[in-house]
Amino acid sequence: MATPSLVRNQSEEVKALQDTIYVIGGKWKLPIINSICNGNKRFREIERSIPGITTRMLSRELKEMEMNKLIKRTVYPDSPVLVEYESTPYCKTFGNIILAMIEWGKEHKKYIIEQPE
Amino acid sequence: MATPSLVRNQSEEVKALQDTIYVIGGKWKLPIINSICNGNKRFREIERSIPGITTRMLSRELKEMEMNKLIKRTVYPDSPVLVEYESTPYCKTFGNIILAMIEWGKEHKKYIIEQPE
DNA sequence: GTAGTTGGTATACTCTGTGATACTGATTAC
DNA sequence: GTAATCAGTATCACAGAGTATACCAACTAC
Repeated sequence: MATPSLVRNQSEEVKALQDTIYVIGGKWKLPIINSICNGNKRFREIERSIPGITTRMLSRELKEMEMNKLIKRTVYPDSPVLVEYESTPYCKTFGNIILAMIEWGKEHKKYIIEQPE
Repeated sequence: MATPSLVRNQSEEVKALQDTIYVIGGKWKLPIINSICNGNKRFREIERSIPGITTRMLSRELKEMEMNKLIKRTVYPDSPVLVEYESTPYCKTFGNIILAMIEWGKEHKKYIIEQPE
């Protein structure tokens, strides 16, 4: 018998952790959030603001992020159809995580560089 | 001219963020940290504690995490060579991030499920 | 002897994420 | 007419992440 009482529900925690990573992971999610929070709303506008991203990737990521309710997509079906993206209040709920990760990333860089060994 | 003053050094922040994601990203890093923090020290021990992982993946991830100073690998060259892994104090510096991410992941699950729309 | 454990490596494979490029239909501008 | 912009989609290709399986050398147990 493994000692189940010591293990807590770690597997559940790891899952939650992996969910979070999945939601903001990959190469483009963060730059996209960044761009939208910077005021860019239109597809091409966002695209132009992120050097190196392709329409394909942007399209896919936006869809996924919409499914995860991180952004809202609004279509104005007027004469020339207009599409706007905005970050949701929900997107801002992990603002603290993002800040913490930024800090950690910066410290990590220092840490790795300063200890060549 | 784009409005540079509004942009802060977002690109730097995004990079730091991506560094962090890189360090703990992928399928196995978190489960491994979890396992080691749970008291597992030996290679096969860790391997057995993480269902589905292969020796190859575990080996690779451990190496990478050692390079990133998240874990320490100690070899005791006695009669049967003994190898032990432990998490470093440094590894614990993102304990808060991990906790925040666990919380966020749990909330996110609820949020997505509760709003079928 | 055989079988098992330890800490891995080697080889071959699949599968996913990402990239490159072209294209569409609607609209506007010239 | 041509060209450009909008919001994407389609198709192909490739590298890297991950999987499967076998194997190694040293040691222990029987």
